[in-house]
Amino acid sequence: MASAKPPSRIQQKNRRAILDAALDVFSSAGFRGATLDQIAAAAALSKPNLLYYFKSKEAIHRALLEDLLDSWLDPLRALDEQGDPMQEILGYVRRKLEMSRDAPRESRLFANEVLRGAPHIQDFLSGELRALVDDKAAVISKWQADGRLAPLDPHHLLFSIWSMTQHYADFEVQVALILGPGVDPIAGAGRFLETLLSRGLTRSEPAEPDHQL
Amino acid sequence: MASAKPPSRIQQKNRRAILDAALDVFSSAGFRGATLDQIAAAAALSKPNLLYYFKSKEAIHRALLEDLLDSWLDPLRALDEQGDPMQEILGYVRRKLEMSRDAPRESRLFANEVLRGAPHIQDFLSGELRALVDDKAAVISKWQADGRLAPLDPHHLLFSIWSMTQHYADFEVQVALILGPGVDPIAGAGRFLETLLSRGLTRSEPAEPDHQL
DNA sequence: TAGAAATTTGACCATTTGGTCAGGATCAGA
DNA sequence: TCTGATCCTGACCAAATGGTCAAATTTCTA
Repeated sequence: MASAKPPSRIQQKNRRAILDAALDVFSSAGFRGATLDQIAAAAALSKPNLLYYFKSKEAIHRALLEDLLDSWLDPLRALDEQGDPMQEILGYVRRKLEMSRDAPRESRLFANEVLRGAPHIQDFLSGELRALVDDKAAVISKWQADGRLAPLDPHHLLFSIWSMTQHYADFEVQVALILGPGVDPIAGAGRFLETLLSRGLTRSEPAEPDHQL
Repeated sequence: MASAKPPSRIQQKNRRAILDAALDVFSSAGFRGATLDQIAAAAALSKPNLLYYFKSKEAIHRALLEDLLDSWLDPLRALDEQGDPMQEILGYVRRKLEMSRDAPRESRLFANEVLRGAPHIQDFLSGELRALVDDKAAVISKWQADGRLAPLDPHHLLFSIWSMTQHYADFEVQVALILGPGVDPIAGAGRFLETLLSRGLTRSEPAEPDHQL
């Protein structure tokens, strides 16, 4: 069942080029808006040659999405029940924000997909993602029950983190036009989010004046 | 220059039907993904008849976007410098959230457009929107300087409000799949956002114990 | 209710687009 | 360097799609 042969040098180079080009095109034009010609041009290959490496437009898109989903959950997986609640959540926010900075195209690919009603990733959303979310929501609930975090619906907390961080990738153009040139949106966002969330998540009456730093 | 005649009854009914159908289709398929046939079918009209009312696919899309932009800024415009800072901001959040509940298709249309790089609304973003944002950001800054609100970058505060509220429209499918059936996402979001933001925006040391309610 | 104006339609067209295919070029290993 | 496998291309195709148009039908108004 496993692929019989290891991919050749050329195979590897061209598949990589195609996926990179396709990520460009799909993320900025959507599945339907992207054309094989555009992808081929961006990958510096002929269209028939594209289809030598991938059976169809669908197949390219699927490969891209699979690659993405593979790593999409990593930042949340890293949220550690054993760690300090506030640091864990702020760390998660930081990782998500870094993802928006380093992989904005992937974020837009995902946004495109969900906007369309998630036709290709419904199973992922209601399966893997939901399970992980429920799991981590339980962790957060526990932290709250232990009085280590302000009580706030954990699911909505996760939604808010997703939306606030992904916003800088998905709405990059809008953010740039509003902040103007010469401003680093992500840096500002990092400071803003840390402040907002550390305030929002701190219990009102500090149970114990433990660690101030 | 003004349109010579008032639109006839049929004119009015069909244009409305077309725009409504087109909003459905464009918002869930994107501009490129939408076809005139789909829109025509959804509007219960023939394709040539569509084009009797609108010169082109572009024209339908443009009309839709213009209608939307017209009201898109209303919630922020209503933010009143004279009001109570916290109440004004929470009121803005509430209005944006209501918009996500009552007009999710419009939100997705907008999201689609910005995701694509805002090809049709760049002027709007860098003009009207930016001006309004800068204006309201100044109001918020003033509130903060007066010690009536915690110091938090006003631009990023607005971004975070946009993203957190619009998320419930743009990522509706994902939210629904995670929360499961029988849960009202918007209601929960309202409670969550009010709590998070009222905590996050309250000054650390209450300057004066004025109005508790 | 006759006739003009507005509305609707079927048939049609040009272009774009995803995809195929036979054959040619290139590469790797013996 | 020979040969089989891999890689690549030009030419082509069918379907989808945005759009046109002349003619038919319906609606409005005098």
